[in-house]
Parts: sequence; structure tokens; C-alpha cells
Amino acid sequence: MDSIKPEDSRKSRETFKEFLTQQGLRVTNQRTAIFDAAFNQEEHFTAEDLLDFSREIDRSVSRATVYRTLPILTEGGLLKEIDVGRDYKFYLANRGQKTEQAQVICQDCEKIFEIEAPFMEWYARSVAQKVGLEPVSQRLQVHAHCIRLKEDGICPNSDS
Amino acid sequence: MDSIKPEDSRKSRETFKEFLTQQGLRVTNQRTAIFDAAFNQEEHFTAEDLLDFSREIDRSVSRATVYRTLPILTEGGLLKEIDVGRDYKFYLANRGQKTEQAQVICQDCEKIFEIEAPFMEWYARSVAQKVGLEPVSQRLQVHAHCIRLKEDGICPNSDS
DNA sequence: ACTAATTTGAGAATAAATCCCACTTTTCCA
DNA sequence: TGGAAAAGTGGGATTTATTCTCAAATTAGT
Repeated sequence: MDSIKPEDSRKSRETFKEFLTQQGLRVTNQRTAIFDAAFNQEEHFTAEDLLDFSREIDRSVSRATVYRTLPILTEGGLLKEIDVGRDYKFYLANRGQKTEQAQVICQDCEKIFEIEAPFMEWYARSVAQKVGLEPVSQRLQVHAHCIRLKEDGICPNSDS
Repeated sequence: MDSIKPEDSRKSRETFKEFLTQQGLRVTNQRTAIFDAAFNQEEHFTAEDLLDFSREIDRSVSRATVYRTLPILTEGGLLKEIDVGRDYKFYLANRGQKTEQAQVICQDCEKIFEIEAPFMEWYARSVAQKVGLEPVSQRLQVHAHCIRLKEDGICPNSDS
């Protein structure tokens, strides 16, 4: 439903170009295509997904470049990297949400929800302080079952 | 310092054998060696570590069997599996601690601390309920820096 | 002990991610 | 603007943790 409006995507593409030059990196067609592809997605995606999406924009994008660009984007805070313990990672466009978000993973439909988790930073700090450490980042993952699945035999989150 | 006492290890080995038969699995030398090796460790270890430790007990243990036994142990709740986003997993003998523990990972010395995290289950539930999900398990990871490193240039956790 | 079913070891296979290197593109300043 | 130096790229080989395969060995119940 909430598709990204052209103005928005144009603006964020500018932000990306500024970001690259600021980092002393060059603006290339491939990097722009990868960035655009990533920010076209509303949901989580894998590196392989991103390769496909990027190629729809620029046929020449290679797997190597996707894997080279991903750490640039995640370390720059433009993309969120999510590891739910599978043998590949998920990524999500960071559209400036709060940093205090937890991942709730539905074990019935495999969907990942990004849910606000108030005071998570404060809570993580209180835990880390017990061993004299200063948090840099924290992540809370909740593996869960759908309540309605038990009752109705249907997971309302799964692809209907 | 706190080495495991013979009585303890004997008792837990019995528990393990009961566990296996209860699951309809056979008690083999290899599985026993792997179990003992795991419960000799006070700290986190990798699958490869466990292969080495197991071979010190029973030379014949193979990598395949270690990898086959690990899911039996983790799914049975005897071992805790920890994924801190590297390309291999860590494991830890579950000696019946509280389930409410967070992993605090020191980014200076790479050490992983298992720290009590009160009310984590309650907190995870409150987050999951926002999307109508019922938590099965939750994990909180805090990536952190050592406070004393900044001040003294020394990470007191690192191998001195 | 005997037999059927389970388990094992060794090495091949898998798959995500990384590396290599000749070739292309970008940048920038003369 | 042009042209060289630096940075970036594609494609395929490589790496590495983990999984698979299958013949041989071991276990558990008779």
C-alpha cells in the first residue's frame, strides 16, 4: 500500500550521493542502482534479493558489487542488518525510525516484524553495566507463534 | 577456578543417557564423549572447538557426528546456541541457569558475557503482543565497549 | 550371540560470502 | 576539455561453516 513517492526517492538518492562523496567514495551507476533497489523495498530482503532488484534497474550490477556495497550502506546507517540465525542475513532500508526496535519473528509464516521496544537502550545499558561495559548497539529478537494459529488454525500473517 | 566436580559430571552424564533413551536415540561412545566435552567447558565454544575437545576424550569422534549431535543437544535444552552475527555459532553448556540472560559482547576482547536480564521474558511478551504473537524464546544481545579501555587503554577482560 | 535398525567416519557437496585481477569508469586538475 | 591516476567493477574462482552420502560399524532387544 504505502508506496514510496517519487519526491521521497529523489531526495534520498541525493542524500546517498552526498553520503558517498563525504566518505571519499565514488558515485557509480551500480551503487546508485543498489541504493535505489534497497529503498524501493518496504520489507526485509536478502543480499540475493537485492541483486535481483538492482539488476532490474541496471542490468550490469554484479553479485560482487552488491556484497561490496552492503557493508558501506549498513556501516553508514542507511541499511539495517538483521541476523535471525539463518545462514543468510536480512536487510531493511533505514527510513529514520527509532533505534529502539525489536525483531519479532513469526515462526509460522517466517515474517519479521520491526516493533517499537521502548527503553530498550536504557535496559541494555543497565545489563551491560553489570560487567563494566558501555553499549554500542543492542538487539532484541523474539521468536514467536501466532496466537490465532492455535485457535483458528490460520496464521493471519502468512501469505493469504 | 570453578572446575566441575566428578560427582556432578557423573550425574549429568546419567541425565544425558536418560535423555537419549527417552528420545528413542541410542547411547554411543561418541555422543557421550561429545556431551562430556561440552560440559567440561565453562565458557562458550564453537563446533570446531567441540570437535577438538571431544577427540581428547574419544579419538574416533568425527566432525560429522559433532554437527549431528549439536542439534540434539540444543533442541533438548542441554546446550545453549548463541549467534552473535559471525559466520559460526557459539555453544554453552546449559547448567540450569535462569532463562532470562542476555549476551553482552565486548568488542575489544571479543569475550561473551552471559548476564542476568530481569523481566526479559515479560518485556519480550509486551513487545510481541503488539502484533498478536506469543513468544517462544527471546534473545537480547548487547555489543559493547569496555569502559576502562577508553580511560586506561587496557581492556581488563582481554587475555592478560 | 543374532538381527534389524541406528549411527558413524571420511570425504564430497552445498551455499553464502569473499577474493582476485584484468578491464572499465570516475575524478580532478593541467 | 582531455587524459592519467585512482577507484570501482564483473565474472569466476575460492573460502569456510555446515550438511549430505553411503558403506561399514555399533547398538538394543530378542
